[in-house]
Amino acid sequence: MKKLDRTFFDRDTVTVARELLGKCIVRVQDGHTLIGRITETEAYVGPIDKACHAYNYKRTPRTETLFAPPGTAYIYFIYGMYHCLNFVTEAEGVPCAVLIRGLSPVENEARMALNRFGKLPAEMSAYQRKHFLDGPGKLCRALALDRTLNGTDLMGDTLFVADDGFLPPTIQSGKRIGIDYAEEAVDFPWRFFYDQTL
DNA sequence: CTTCAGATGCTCT
DNA sequence: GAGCATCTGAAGA
Repeated sequence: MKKLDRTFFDRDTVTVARELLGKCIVRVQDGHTLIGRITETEAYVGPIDKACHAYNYKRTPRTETLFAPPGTAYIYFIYGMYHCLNFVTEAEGVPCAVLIRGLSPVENEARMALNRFGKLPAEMSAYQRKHFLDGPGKLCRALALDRTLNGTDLMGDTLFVADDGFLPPTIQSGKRIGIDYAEEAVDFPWRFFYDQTL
């Protein structure tokens, strides 16, 4: 397990989104290490992308984190009850990020299940197991991520990304989800994923 | 498998 | 006040 350094994030956002597939998110919660492998991402490119919160360098209290150095966690609150996890990319001051949309459990699935359902994995329904971490709000619950961790430096030890040598199968791409308001940007093929059953 | 409504509160205009 | 980078459970096909 090798922690990704800042230079990994200090690159073209779409490239980073693609290359994050298969990498591991490591989250240390109260001394417990939770690990999930990234299965789905989306790129958000502030300078040109109407789907991005910081489109055209729009600076507000919420988007402030997007202007932070690459390798910073951008975690925001949405729909009154969920959180979304992103990693800031590109040079400091260029507001871009990669949204993490899906994971598969690697380590400490038990604690993730407790965080999400208050139950152990063995007590989960078949439906819950099949859709365990396949959404941005779901994985934040499982990893106990909320706004208090917004702005966390991924070079630290509470939340970071690591490479364990896993190579994902064929990578697919498509339109991003839930951004119907974004005019021409709705069609940008900036969602990346791979089939976990392969 | 599909659609559908409801939850719930922050953020920006 | 309107909208939101979502999820869940219920109901129907």
